[in-house]
Amino acid sequence: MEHPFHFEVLHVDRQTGARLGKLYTPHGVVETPIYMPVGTQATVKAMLPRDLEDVRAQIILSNTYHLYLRPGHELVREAGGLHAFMQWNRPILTDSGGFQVFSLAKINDIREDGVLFCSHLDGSKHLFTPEKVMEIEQALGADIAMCFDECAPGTADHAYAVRAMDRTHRWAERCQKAHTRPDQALFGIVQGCVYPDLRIESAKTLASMDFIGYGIGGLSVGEPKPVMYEMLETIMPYMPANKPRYLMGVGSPDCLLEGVHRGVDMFDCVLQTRAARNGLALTRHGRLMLRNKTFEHDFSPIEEGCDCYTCRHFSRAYLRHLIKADEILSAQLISIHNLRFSLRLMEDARAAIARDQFGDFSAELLERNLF
RNA sequence: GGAUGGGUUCCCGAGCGGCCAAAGGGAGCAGACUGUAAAUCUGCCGUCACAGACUUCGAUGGUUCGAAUCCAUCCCCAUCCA
Repeated sequence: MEHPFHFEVLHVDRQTGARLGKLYTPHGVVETPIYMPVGTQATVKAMLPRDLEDVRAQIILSNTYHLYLRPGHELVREAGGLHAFMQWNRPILTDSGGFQVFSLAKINDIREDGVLFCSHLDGSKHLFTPEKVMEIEQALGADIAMCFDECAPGTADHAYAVRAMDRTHRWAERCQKAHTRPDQALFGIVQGCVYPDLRIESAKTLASMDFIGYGIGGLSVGEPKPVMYEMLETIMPYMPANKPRYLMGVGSPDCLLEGVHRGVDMFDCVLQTRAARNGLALTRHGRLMLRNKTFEHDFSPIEEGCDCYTCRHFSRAYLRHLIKADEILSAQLISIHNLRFSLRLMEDARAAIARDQFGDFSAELLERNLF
């Protein structure tokens, strides 16, 4: 039987390292480069599955840590898996919870075995080991599962970064061993903080383990953007060319372009939906604080020419009114726009790569420097 | 006509001799947001020539070194009694 996962690079932009590809999963094909909306708690906030289809989302993210604590992975399994539970029949990727465990939960102990932490919900103690996380992710049943990694803080010194990286590698091996679901792909995660030598070592080590795809973690955690770009450039020569590369937690429109430029295939970011809930719209002419007074009498759409439902029907003045009146519709409408904006940016990026003009495409947008 | 309680900066509402340009909300204005504890958080919010000065707490007059705070009169408002 043919392997349910297959990634093919269709074309590499002649101007840059941008790749056009296709990732085949049990729930459909994902055209890359792609931006993945984030639905941490089995819902992309303020978006119906119908809305996600409308903005042409191809794959969405969900979160192991959050779903394990609530409602519990066993319940999701009982529901028939994440796809059935949340009524999303296209690809899903679950983050392992590594990020949450290290950034949010009160950590009691990081040890070789795993991480002992306290739930942010009720303070109860839990142990995440690679094996436990694999059990959870397999119960959730996403198309792609991420390895349980140690996401070291951006301020970590070299010695700490080495320890975290080595542990992440050992955990990756254990994840691989514990992962048995054939209809689910497991991605390894490259770590190494902001240290080029570690990033290279991490990329090499994971590459040798032959994962179906690779996450690039521990970036966009406070370090300057140029550092992140440098890290990408550093590791790319060591990343398997025939495997998808996923830059975790990134990003803003400019970071998406910079990432694609350097050969990243997949991205996820909460900015689009979180910003939307706070009244911020993303456009190719910069960010729009729709709450601001300047839009009071502005009856034009968020972005002229945008094909999203919101831009086809509503004005900035109306959205400003909804925001000021605290109406939840503002969150829905702006989320629709921000997601469609980001997905369309990637659609256009793919088209530009196909024409071997991604460099020009990206440079022109970045020149505006308004993201 | 009588009794009582009130009138505070855009609104509500604390303050009841100095530490008060005046707590706290709200509204308003602006900013932040990158593997989502975020429909959240932060700042500003009397005026100006702005490390200082000036004008505010119904009105006017007074007491006091000093008043939004005490006294007098007046004007409004609310409730109750006639």
